[in-house]
Amino acid sequence: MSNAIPAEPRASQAATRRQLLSAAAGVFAERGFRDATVREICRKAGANVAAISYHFGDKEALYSAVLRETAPPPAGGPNAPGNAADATLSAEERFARYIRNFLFQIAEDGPDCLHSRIMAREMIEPTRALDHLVNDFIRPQHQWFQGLIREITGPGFTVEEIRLIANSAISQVLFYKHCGTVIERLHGSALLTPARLEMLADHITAFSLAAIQTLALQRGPVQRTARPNRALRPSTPSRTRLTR
Amino acid sequence: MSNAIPAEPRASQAATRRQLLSAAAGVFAERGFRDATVREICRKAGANVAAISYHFGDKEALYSAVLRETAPPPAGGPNAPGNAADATLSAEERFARYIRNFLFQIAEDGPDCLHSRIMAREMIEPTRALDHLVNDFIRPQHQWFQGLIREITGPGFTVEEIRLIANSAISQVLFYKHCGTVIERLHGSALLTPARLEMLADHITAFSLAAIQTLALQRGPVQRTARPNRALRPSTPSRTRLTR
Amino acid sequence: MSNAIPAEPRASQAATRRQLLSAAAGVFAERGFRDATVREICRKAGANVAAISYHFGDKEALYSAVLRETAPPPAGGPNAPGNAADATLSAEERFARYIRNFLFQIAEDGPDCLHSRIMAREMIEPTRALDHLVNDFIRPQHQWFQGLIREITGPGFTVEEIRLIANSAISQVLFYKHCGTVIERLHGSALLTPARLEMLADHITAFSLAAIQTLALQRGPVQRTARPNRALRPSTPSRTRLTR
Amino acid sequence: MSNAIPAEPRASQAATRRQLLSAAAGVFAERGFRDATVREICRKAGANVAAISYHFGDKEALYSAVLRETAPPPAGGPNAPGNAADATLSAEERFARYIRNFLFQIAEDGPDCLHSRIMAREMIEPTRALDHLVNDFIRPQHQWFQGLIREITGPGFTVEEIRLIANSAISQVLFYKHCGTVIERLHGSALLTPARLEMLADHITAFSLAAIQTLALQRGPVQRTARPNRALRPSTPSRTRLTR
DNA sequence: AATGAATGAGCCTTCATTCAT
DNA sequence: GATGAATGAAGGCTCATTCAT
Repeated sequence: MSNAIPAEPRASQAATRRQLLSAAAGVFAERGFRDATVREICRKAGANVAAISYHFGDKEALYSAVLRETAPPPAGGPNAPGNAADATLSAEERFARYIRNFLFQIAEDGPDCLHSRIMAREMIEPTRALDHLVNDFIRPQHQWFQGLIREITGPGFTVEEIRLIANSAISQVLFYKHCGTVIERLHGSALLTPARLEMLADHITAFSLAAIQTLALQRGPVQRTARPNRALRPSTPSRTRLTR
Repeated sequence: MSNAIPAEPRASQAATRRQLLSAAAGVFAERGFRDATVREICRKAGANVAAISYHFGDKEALYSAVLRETAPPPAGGPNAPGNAADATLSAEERFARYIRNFLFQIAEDGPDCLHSRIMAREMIEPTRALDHLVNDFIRPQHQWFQGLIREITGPGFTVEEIRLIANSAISQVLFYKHCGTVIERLHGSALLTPARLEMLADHITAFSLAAIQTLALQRGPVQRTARPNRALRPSTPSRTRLTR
Repeated sequence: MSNAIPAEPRASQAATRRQLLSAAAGVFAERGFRDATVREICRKAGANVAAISYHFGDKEALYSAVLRETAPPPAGGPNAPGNAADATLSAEERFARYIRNFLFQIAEDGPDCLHSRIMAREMIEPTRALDHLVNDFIRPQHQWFQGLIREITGPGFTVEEIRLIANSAISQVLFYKHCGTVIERLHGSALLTPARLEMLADHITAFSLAAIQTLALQRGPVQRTARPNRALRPSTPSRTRLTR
Repeated sequence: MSNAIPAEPRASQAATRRQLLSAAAGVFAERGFRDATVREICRKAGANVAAISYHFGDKEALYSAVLRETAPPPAGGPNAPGNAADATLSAEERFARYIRNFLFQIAEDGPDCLHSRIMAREMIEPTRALDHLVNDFIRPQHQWFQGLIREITGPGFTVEEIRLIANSAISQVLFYKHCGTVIERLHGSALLTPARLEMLADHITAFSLAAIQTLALQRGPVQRTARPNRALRPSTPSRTRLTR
């Protein structure tokens, strides 16, 4: 007699959870953990204020779930953004592609950028969720990237040195994420136009490869003489674009 | 007999203001503008909650005053940290010294680091105070640094290219400020030891000068051939001279 | 066994709101908008301080709701207090009844008097809510009352003159609301006894009708000669009929 | 040797007190006792915040002093505003003059109006100072006015009846003080123009005298037959003004 | 005599959370 | 299972007042 049970609730249970996660990602990215309010998240998710308590427990558990479950989509491979792992490309070309993909992923304001914006906040104001983030996302990528660096440098560099070089390359990309607001004020113009992003990617690639290869030559010129011409002109195609 | 201990309350006028500024710098650096509470600031400053209203107007005005008045001390020159402007040094040496000074200033946990920590927050979560910060502190330093870069590259680079190179160098320093918490978790060890800072400074200098000089050679090899040997080993002299 | 006492919290939804309105009316009437505290209102309503925010938004919205929703009950007709609109009565008798009803409504210390006390405050210290009050409550009554005045005066008076006469009549009633505290001190006795109110109503009616009819006679004696005797003794019939 | 004592302070002592009173009168009139802040009063008086404590004790003592010492200037006599006590005029003429003077005193926004505005507040929200106000200012005026009324009515009225009549007359004036903000909203025009005040004074006088004389005729027509013509046309000159 | 910095209570509001439907 | 009304703790800010100069 009480067949008034709609088929909705069962699907709605998961749907509400998903909408809650999506809305929370946006609000956390925009306001940060502390300044984000559960009411705004629930309003944007079309859910009740008590839904967070029901589905996740409390605000912090929701935040952890956002960091865990709204990871960037696996585009190209388990280790790298884009298809930078393509084996048909040279190490330098994969380096260039990685830098470019990373930069675009960081800069764009699409739904994928939420994760990177939240991570930018975590670096300034770490929460307990940062440990998981580092272990699950950052460390694998960093390991992969260090392997790529070593392909370019060749042997003769310590693990520590490789790490420093990787940091130097990555830092140039993250700079435009972390300091974007300052740079916009410094230059007085929008920074995120696709054309500028291409130019930035070219510069960072050229700058970093120039440094890496020069350091490698200083360290042990012998190993890398196999293809010196190419190594010394990684920025050749980039240069042409820079002139426009 | 009533020669009691005077001169305290008279000095208290400015002293309270100073203690308020100092306490506020710490709390703002630790918690950020929104999450910092005036009660905690006043408690640490040994003052009443109404003292902020009296001396500064409100919380935001106190924040602006902190950014304005707790600026890093002018060490060495009006434009650059340390005595990087020393004219007796080569451009590369001044570059190395600037990087090292900047890195130490950013990394150390003394009272001077509060300013840089607050600025790191401003980049993620800008407030209205950021505009003044950029114009008063960041822009002059950036201009000075770009001039230094041009000394090293020589002519042949556009303003835009110089700016990109300056960003690439600076970003490697800021990386250890913005991503310090992540790097500590990645490497599992403290990052702020003086020995590691020296090593980081050497690496960033070597990496950046290698890139700059290689790009300069590619652009116009003629100008910089005067002292190529020295240019290729920038860290060696820097290390010995800069060790205090 | 779990047939516990329900229906309470369900009703509590509206009940809390109602108690909040009731308590707020009292506190606003007693202290005025600015000096009334939400804490006192909530304490008297048996609710939490946040209840006001939840049900109304903020203190000012609660105040507007009090003015809107605790309006005097429509006793007798949509336009006038009491059944002063009874068509079987002469204009003078309706005038007498209106004055008496108005006076009793204003003077009594029941829950209905809160509205008039708040309005008395609005006249001295207007808030943004006054505009709505004037348009929704005062203007309709004033229009109706002016129509009644014109019935008594007959033609020959301008709209402006009718308005002045209406003001003169109303003002004698409001006087005992606005200056009640002074009058109590002047006469040294309580003012609000029903016997005194009857006497006041009779006096105001007699005084006002005497003035109106005399002015009408001076203006155009012809129209009102129909029943001059009755017009000149308005308080006699009013007294006997209105005594409930 | 220490002849640095200026002659200023002694005069300044009284001057500061006076400026404090003057500024306080304005602020109290505008904001009311509770909403007036000592800081605003001191700022307008050009004095220190502690000056109030020094000269008067506290805020409430200052308020009492304002009510006591900023009484309306004795214009025309100790008992009545204006020269309404002029013995060469008839009672009706003195009545008209009193109404007119009272209305202008109440309506104008000059420094003299402060006292009446504060008193209007006292009626709604009495403070302990009201008792003194009533005894020192209101009661004498009311007594005088009742005597004037009795001159017009002649004998045959009880003290209570005279009081009611006096209230009816006064209330019509106070109405435009207490309900000014409402009337402005009702009529949509400024109320305080001198031309309107003249018209209001004429109306109130005509209305009240018409009522008084009619009531007197009803009570005992014999006594007033001495000068019936004049008594019955007190508004004759007013009428001419009303038509403009 | 007069200053103004310092005080602490109190204001309204917002927040994450919970409980009885 | 899901709602939304209720909770109590802070939050920033303003106030009248006082005390050492």
